[in-house]
Amino acid sequence: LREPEGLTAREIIEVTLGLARKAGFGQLSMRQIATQLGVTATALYYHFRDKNELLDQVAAHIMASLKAPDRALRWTERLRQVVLTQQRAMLTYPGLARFLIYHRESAGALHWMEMILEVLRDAGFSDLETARALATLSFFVHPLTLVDDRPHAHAEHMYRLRISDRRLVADASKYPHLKALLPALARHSYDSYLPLALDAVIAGIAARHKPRQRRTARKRAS
Amino acid sequence: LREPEGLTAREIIEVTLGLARKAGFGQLSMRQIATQLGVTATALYYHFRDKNELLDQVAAHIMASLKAPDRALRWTERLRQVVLTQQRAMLTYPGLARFLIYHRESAGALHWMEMILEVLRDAGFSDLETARALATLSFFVHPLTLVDDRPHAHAEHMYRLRISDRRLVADASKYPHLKALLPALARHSYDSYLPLALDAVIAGIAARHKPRQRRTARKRAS
DNA sequence: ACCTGAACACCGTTCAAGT
DNA sequence: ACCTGAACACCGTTCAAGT
Repeated sequence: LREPEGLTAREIIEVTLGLARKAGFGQLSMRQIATQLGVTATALYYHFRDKNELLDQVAAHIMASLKAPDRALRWTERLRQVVLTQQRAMLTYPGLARFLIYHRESAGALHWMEMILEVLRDAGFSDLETARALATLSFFVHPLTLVDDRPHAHAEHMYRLRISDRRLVADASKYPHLKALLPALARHSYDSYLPLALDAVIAGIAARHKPRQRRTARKRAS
Repeated sequence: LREPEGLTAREIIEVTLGLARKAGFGQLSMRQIATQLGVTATALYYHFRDKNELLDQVAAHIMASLKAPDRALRWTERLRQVVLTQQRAMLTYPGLARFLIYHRESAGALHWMEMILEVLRDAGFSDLETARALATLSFFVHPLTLVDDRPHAHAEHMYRLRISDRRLVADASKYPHLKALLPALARHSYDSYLPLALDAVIAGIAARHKPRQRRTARKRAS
């Protein structure tokens, strides 16, 4: 659509998105991105102040592309879908979660929070309740989303360990419980535990805050 | 105790520990560590295969130094103390949590799991129950422990935002909920929310698994 | 055995210079 | 206006050489 000559910020972001999906946010280098674009690394500095500004916009682009779930859904289900959608994006772009936590003032991080806040406030949470619920959710992090150097298999195990692992065999006496649990631990992946853990967190939020919804309203002085 | 000449692995680890506490795991460089020791960067490679092996041992040293809580405590309280102790260590050494998640097969990561598993199994959890509880806890991550370039204030806010933040002012229409919530959000720190969120997670584990303890045992076919 | 020094292949970034 | 090329101050790591 554009003339083939003339590097645009949009092009740079698009190429960076592709590289981020393949290699992870943490592995991106200005020289690598520039090479992919057939240009010199320093050329990028004409379009972006520094690497940070480029990644900021890439992250914002990803977060803005996430579609919000149906507003007609019950708030618990709506919240569940929002968080799962976000987690999926962060697994697709390794290191994105880490970047957003690192740059909590970035547009991407703001959008991240805004998506969650919208659900909570639509559900009738008070400001205090909303702050608490957001805080609780902020401790809910998929560990794999923080490993920023490779795409993650859909069913990656919590442990890279095998029973034959040399360190575990050598130091078995130091990790008796771990050794005993290895078969049980090896049976499942993060994927299978994620919704389970998320449901527990959301149930906890629902139990604590009791916004106006279902059940008869309890007396609320305020 | 040792002759002043002669670099030892122990010395290297000790100095690295100090630097990690001040600057964070992610900011360590071999040249920097060597300089601190009055030695060349390449000298370190005589004592450690590579940077990774050095950090592995530093991380293991930290995790091994954590003292386990009283075994006589109720398992919920014991679990609470274990997790809080671990979180404290990871806030003291910025980037340690990230390193352990990244190197899930390291001695430090194994010890991390072992500490939790010990509590769960002592409490009478079955293998399946233990695996589920560990998985649930593995999604409980203090976000600040993942920012690896500086020590963290004891009461750091979830948001670096201020109401006057230029981005938030400029794009206020994009973040209506966030803008409305800023005063409520600014009122508390991660520190104040951590135990609250942890208690919710532990309560969730307790509700789901019901190990032999308190309350009359429910019928358990198996 | 233990350490140095030079070197290699990388980084992010600055800046004068080209067109 | 837009990009290049050289340069700077960094990385982790290898390897021959010194003692």
